[in-house]
Amino acid sequence: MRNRTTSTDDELDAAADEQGADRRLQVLRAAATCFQKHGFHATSIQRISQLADMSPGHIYHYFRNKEAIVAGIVEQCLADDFQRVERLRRDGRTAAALEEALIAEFESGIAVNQGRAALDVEIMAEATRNPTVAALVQQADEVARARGMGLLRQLPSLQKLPPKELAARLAVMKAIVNGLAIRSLCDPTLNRAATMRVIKQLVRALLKEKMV
Amino acid sequence: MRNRTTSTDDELDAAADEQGADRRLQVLRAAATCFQKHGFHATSIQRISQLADMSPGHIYHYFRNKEAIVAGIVEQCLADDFQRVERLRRDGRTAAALEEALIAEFESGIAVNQGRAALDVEIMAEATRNPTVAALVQQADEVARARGMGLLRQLPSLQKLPPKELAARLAVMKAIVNGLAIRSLCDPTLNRAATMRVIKQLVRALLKEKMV
Amino acid sequence: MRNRTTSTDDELDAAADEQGADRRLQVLRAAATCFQKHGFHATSIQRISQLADMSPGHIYHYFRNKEAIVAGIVEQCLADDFQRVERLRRDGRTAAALEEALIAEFESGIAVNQGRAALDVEIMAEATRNPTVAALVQQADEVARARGMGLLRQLPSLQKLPPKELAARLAVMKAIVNGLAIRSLCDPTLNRAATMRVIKQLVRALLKEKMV
Amino acid sequence: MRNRTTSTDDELDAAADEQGADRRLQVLRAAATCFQKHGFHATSIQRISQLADMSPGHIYHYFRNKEAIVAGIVEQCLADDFQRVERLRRDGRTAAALEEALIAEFESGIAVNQGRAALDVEIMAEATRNPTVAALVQQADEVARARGMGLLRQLPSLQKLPPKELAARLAVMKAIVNGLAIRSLCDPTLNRAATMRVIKQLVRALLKEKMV
DNA sequence: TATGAATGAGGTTTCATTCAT
DNA sequence: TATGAATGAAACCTCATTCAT
Repeated sequence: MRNRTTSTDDELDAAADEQGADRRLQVLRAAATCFQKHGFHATSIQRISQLADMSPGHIYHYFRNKEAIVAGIVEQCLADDFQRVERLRRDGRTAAALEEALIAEFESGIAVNQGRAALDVEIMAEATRNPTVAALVQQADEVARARGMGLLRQLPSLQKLPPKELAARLAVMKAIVNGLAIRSLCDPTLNRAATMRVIKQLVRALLKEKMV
Repeated sequence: MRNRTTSTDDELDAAADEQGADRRLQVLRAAATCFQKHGFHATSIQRISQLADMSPGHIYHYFRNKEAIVAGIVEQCLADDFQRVERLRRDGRTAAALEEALIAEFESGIAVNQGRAALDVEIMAEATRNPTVAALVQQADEVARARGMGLLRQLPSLQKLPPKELAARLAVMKAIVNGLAIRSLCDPTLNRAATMRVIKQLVRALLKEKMV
Repeated sequence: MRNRTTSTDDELDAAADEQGADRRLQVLRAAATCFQKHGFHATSIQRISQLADMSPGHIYHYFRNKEAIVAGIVEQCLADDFQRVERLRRDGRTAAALEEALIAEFESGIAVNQGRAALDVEIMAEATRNPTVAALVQQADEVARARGMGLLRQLPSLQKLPPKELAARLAVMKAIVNGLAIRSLCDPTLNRAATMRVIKQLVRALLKEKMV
Repeated sequence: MRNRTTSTDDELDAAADEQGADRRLQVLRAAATCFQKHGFHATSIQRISQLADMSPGHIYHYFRNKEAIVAGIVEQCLADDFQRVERLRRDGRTAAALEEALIAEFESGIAVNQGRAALDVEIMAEATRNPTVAALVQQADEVARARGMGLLRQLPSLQKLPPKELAARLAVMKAIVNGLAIRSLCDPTLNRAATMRVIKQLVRALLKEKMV
């Protein structure tokens, strides 16, 4: 019936799917930019459609409604974060390497792209009232915590710690990363080098069996 | 028209002013509640007017526009934060007392009211794009940092540290407070007691001349 | 506080309410006209707002949404119908008078305003899928049937009939009225005089104890 | 391109036409279902295309626009109705048989499929404003009336009646059928058996030379 | 014959803000 | 000081229809 060219149906379908995925991404990219600049609620579908070079109506071909776009962006951000943890796991084979990688992670956290930090805060704000987003965030956080626990348990120095204590240390580390991003937003004069020196010492303490 | 009693005009004016301030507060309180629940952009003047028991038109007697209400809320939140630092200064006469007070501060930070945390995040999100709010936040942060530096310099153990180092430690402490609030929002399973034990140790380290 | 004029609060409130009701009616009248011409779904709020000489936004001051306007119109139509039955009750004191009044009713049914007939059909169509409208229609129909039964029971000739039989005769009479309106719409050549002669005979039969 | 088998072009064309007609019917069936459930205006081409298992674009191969689909449905319904009259003619060879058949017709009218009744009302509603539909309905009604007149004239008892009188009786009979359908929609408690008994007597009266 | 991506107008609804009273 | 009716722009979303393939 179909398939009047030499290419197979599968090839056509795959191409169509791929193009569909591309167009979808085009929307997500445009949305991410808009959301960074204006937030979720002050971004109109019109604006996204202009930046995505797609008619407003057609956006609804790929997303059921605006909230689905928001959810798409949130998912993407959370997936990016997850990639970071996975990279740590890959890079931190030995205890020393893991420590180095962890500290590098804090370093990149403090230097994080302003736009991305804005988006993170926007997501947190949305999570406090949009159940869909809240669920995505909490679920992603749970996965990330599990991975983080696995990571920390690799360190000989922490293997004897009770899980509660380990979880608490992880929580504090995550809090510092999150807090630093907010700090950079509040205080443009923040001295990153000096701050990192302090943080390194804290992280080293957090990775010892007995912190003090 | 006015002055139907025997009291003087001045008395009346003072009373009027006071009542005006009350009415203004009435709006701000209503707005704070709405903003916590729905965010700045999803809160309509109508909703505020209903909760404040005041006609929408009359709200514009006290606030030039919606942004002014937002600014009012932000100012109020920042002022509340400032009160906290001042209380620290009052309570922390001796080094030991200050240390205790500081740790208590972290404790209250982690247990912070969820609604208030939501408002804080909302403010941060707004600050990333609304210059008025950004200016308010940065200015308040600057004042708070100055006070915080003054506070830390009271401690004998920190008096010899160079200002840069002191500022970095303060930044990290603030980051931890901010980060913990976010943690509580992301992770409802967070074990507050265990987390506080870890934090206490970090804070003690941060208040020593040589951290390790 | 209020009440700076000589009129009382109650007078003001009443005036306000009355004006509000007037404006509401203004919308309903405009809507009825539009609905007659274009049906419920092809009538836009814009069109109503233009005919009602009111901004589209302000219509939502009086009606929660478009469906509420539809419901308002339906209620009004059903109430009008009910008035008709009540008038019958008032006019039909004696058996002969009731019979005359009933026949007059059929007469007016067949000559019914075309616009009104269109609206009736529209309502029936909407009732087949809109639960709100369906409920309104069925409820009104129930009340009207109860009144109609009361009316028929006044006739000496029908007093001995079992309720089922009485209800069936009423149903058939109502069916004829409804059906005639449809007939006029389908067949513009319908000879009303001749049709009425036939109907009169049927109605007389329906009002006898033994029809044949 | 075409003609991949050994069959002739003509055979192919016939097959193609037949398949084309099938595909067209496929659309009409899907549309009828949608129209029954949601009405003409609340039914989108998308919905029809999904139910018909055909792309929205391809629907326009068989129908110039949405109104043409509506017209197609209306035509089909009217043709169905016409079939009913023809069946009467076929079955009602003798006067007694015709009377029986007629009464059976009323019986089926009152028990009519709810979905079909909804579609009928929808058509009537559309006819009050859509000239295309109005023309179809009136034209079909004219044909049906002519056939009905022919039918009634077969009865010895009615042969002496003047055409006007005959037309009026026919009109009333049609009104009763239409009206009963509406009755069933408005009043789910309608007692069909009792109602039919009443109607039978009316029909008998209508088929006598002198009704009373 | 068949697809479904794409458009853009137009639908309903909300909202900040103004103004007569 | 206080009301709330009123506006009109702009938001989100749907839809009939077209067109490249």
